[in-house]
Amino acid sequence: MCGEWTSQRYTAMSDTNHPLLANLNDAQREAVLHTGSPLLILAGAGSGKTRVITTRIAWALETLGTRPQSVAAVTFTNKAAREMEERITSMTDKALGVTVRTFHSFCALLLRMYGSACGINTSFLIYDETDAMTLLKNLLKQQYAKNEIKQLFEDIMRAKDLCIAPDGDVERINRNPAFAEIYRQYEERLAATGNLDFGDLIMKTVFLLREHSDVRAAVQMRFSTILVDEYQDSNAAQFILLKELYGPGTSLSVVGDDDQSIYSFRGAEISNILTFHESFPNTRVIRLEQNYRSTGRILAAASAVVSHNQGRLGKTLLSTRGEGNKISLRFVKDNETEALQCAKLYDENPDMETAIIYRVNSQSRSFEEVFTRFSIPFLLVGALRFYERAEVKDAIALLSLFVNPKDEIAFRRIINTPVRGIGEKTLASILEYLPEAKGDVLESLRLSLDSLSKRARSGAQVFLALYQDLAGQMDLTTTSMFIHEAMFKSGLYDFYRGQDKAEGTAKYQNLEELVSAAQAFPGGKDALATFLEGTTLRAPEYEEPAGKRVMLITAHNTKGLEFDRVIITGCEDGVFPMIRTNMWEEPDREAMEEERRLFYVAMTRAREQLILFSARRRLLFGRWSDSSPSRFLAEIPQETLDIKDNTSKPESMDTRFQRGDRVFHDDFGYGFVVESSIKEGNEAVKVRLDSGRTAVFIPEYTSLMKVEGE
DNA sequence: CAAGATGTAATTTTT
DNA sequence: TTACATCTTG
Repeated sequence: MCGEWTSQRYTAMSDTNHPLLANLNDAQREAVLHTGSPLLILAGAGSGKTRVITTRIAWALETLGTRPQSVAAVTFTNKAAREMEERITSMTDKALGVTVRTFHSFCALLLRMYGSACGINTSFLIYDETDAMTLLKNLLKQQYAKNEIKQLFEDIMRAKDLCIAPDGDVERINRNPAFAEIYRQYEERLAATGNLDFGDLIMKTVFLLREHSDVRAAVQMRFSTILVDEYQDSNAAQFILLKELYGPGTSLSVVGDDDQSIYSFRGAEISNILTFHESFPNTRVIRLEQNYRSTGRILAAASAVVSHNQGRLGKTLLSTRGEGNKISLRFVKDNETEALQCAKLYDENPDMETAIIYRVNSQSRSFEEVFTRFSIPFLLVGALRFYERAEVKDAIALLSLFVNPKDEIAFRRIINTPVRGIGEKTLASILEYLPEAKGDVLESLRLSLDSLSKRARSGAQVFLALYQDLAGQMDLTTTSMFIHEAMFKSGLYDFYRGQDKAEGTAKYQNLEELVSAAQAFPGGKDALATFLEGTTLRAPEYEEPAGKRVMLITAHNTKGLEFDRVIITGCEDGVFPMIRTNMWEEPDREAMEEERRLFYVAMTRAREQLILFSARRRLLFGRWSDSSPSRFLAEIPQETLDIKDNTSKPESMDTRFQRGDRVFHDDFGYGFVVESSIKEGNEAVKVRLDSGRTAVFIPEYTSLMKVEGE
């Protein structure tokens, strides 16, 4: 499968002494210098792919006379975009004006520039998945059950990933004849709000370029140098987009690694990279197989695992770094022990840069708990995203109405938060005036006033007054001040401050954080719109782990990152690989291969040390469930492993609790330990509670905690 | 209409 | 276990 793509001989090069080319290996240099035809860089993990792509841009700007305005570098994640921009800027002072964006935000840019040609309201806001789902729910909740709606929603999203409009080949996705109609209605409703969903950003851009040759020509002229990072994660729509962007004078280069394709659930198609050379004739393929990141053992283990996949080009990564230590594989009895051992690893070597990687966000909990208990500094990456928190979404909904008064979803969300006596019934009767109000929700509210009950009417009037008041201020102040005023006058500040202490404060602080997030924005409607686009399309930046914070992160989120020490947790079948619980479905080879690639990504993040944890049982939904070791563990060559099994030997004599210990139990409160012994492999602690009662606890199953010096 | 009570479903992964 | 949805009561 890989024979046709053997590395081509590298021919005479221009000035290899140029500082930009210094320290590049032959293949990297070749990739930087290639011109004239599409370029596919197949870059293995840790092979310096970002370095190559950024150097390529810097080289073009410095020596080929490429104008920065003509360069578009497209990535998949904000993190990657941010990093790329930084690196280009540090390489050349000619970088000002280069466009570095995610696919989605690049398309948003194009649609705002040229969208009016195809009737798109160019001051659209972007609905995230929740908003879009709400829209569909409102449309279907009478006729469909919740999980049916969910399925239909996924199908609509998938249609957009495939760039299929309602009048297109929708049978490919859902053969139910009702589907096309539902999809059409959804699009109609969405269009009525004047907003776009994630999928639209790509799909509508494709349609724009496809149907308006003048726009296409202008865009091709404008962005004549296009680079795509993480190309293996592109979906069908993004591939079609590239084809549309690719004109006679376009310099197109893409970088990717088929072994690191981990987004097929979002429509990513590995075939995009596997067949790139067929789609873009005369493609030059360059392979980067020299790994500069990981030790030999880590690389050998990761390569061995991923070699079990069938659908891949195949490559050999060469280590430049010597063997290194063996990979440590530790079996532990449960997820809490796993977390405790991670804490211990930290204590042994607190200065080593460390990431704790897990498959699903919910796994982070035990680490958060244990690390907090032991005062270990950690950074939790992307668990519940800032802009998806309820209070922040409320705030954003309110603000959205000032940019787009047709935003029905935002209106529904904020009209009765804080409570204004407008419930579901009232809301429905207000929205009946929507057609008459030409979609403007505030106008519709105004028109409905006379028909409302007294209580609802006064609430509505308060809201209208608030809106007018704030709208009058919009151009007079900065975005940040405007948001502050809006939070204050709408009562959102008080509403969230008033809630029960701890959580209320956190929510209030999040609102304040939103205010400071807008700091750099001047003021007025356009600035607010730009700020709001950022809230859906851009994750807020977290400070880099200043110093020695352990990073808690999902495997997906680690893409493009590297750490001295990597700890992969939950190496159990069902967890990693994650296996869908549908017993009746046949085991899905492709899904399993994607899990394996994800595991490969996680493994190859490690520079020095790789540690794998596999727990015998794990607390899921508040129930203990037994698990068996991940099948991927068996694919790692034995000679690279150092296995510690702490589960078979009884943790015998050393009981955690001793007579006289002060303890606390979640349900029963404080008490003193009377005695502690091992019974049937578990520690049994007899406690005399302060209430006077005596009870025996198995700390294994209950939350008995030692309380220090009281 | 709001607040409290009760019931139930849920865990992939991200723009 | 928790979060969220739906039902019940004031």
